[in-house]
Amino acid sequence: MMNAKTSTQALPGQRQTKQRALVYEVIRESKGPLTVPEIHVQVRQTMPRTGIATIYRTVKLLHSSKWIQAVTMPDGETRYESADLGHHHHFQCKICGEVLDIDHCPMSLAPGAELPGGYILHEHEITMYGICPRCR
Amino acid sequence: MMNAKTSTQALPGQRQTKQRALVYEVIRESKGPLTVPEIHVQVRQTMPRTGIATIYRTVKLLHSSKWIQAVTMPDGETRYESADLGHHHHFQCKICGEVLDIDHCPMSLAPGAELPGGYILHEHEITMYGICPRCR
DNA sequence: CTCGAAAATGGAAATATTTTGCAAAAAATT
DNA sequence: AATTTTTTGCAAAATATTTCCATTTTCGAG
Repeated sequence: MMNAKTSTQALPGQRQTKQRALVYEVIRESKGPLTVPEIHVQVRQTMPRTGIATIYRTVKLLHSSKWIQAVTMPDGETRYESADLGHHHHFQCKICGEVLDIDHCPMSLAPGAELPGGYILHEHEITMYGICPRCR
Repeated sequence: MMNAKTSTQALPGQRQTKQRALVYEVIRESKGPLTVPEIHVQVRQTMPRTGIATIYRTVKLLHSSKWIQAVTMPDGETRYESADLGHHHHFQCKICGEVLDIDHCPMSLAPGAELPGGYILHEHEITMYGICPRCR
């Protein structure tokens, strides 16, 4: 199944480059949101001369063009993931630090619910912490 | 009404200093969570020679001693607020941007639960977004 | 297909933020 | 008040991100 943003489509910006296509591909194929250094490591496995500045520039471009979205972790770390994912949450392993997507939503309140004090709920984000199978 | 962490009580760490007492007082008396530079500005109004390193060190000490807690804003900014609250979550108004504590926990999974993939849940943090009564 | 203009890249330098080293000052102990 | 130990202020170092610029790459015109 193809949608409007497969890697064969034009990337945002003036020129289509191998670095931009690869940055977007790495983010798309990740099991969870990635930091800029993590993207850099993966991109260099294919294009070893890629500089960190290119990752920063490309991530900013993809983000401002809505191809990817930023996820700020509660510890302040910024991670990026594809913008066309469905509703999901994040789990971070307290030992290895890896972050991955959790499709199951453990939220007991529905959108539109009224919280004590008269607050109307629209969206929510949940970050879970624990131990991944590899670290057990 | 006095609780265990009024400014007359001992502060965490080895020595009780004027700088530490003042940092904690500034955070306690703020109407909202503060950044390190904001705390620095306020502390220097009383103790002008206070260095930014002392604010970073003191905030880290107060935080690791659980006297204050960190709140990461959606843009990645880290702010600190007094921490004499129990388990709670955060609600941010999408119109005015105000962030406030929500005592009700809408989490349907208990600590120790196993998520699909073999991940063991320990803690969680929930940020809710919606509209506050004032903005309706 | 080749050329040339414009944009992107890599690497380094510049910025910005947070942490650390250390001599002097302050706090607790005697 | 003297001694010991911790903390502070300042500067330097470590980190993280952005900008600069010469070279390389993209891509459209011919």
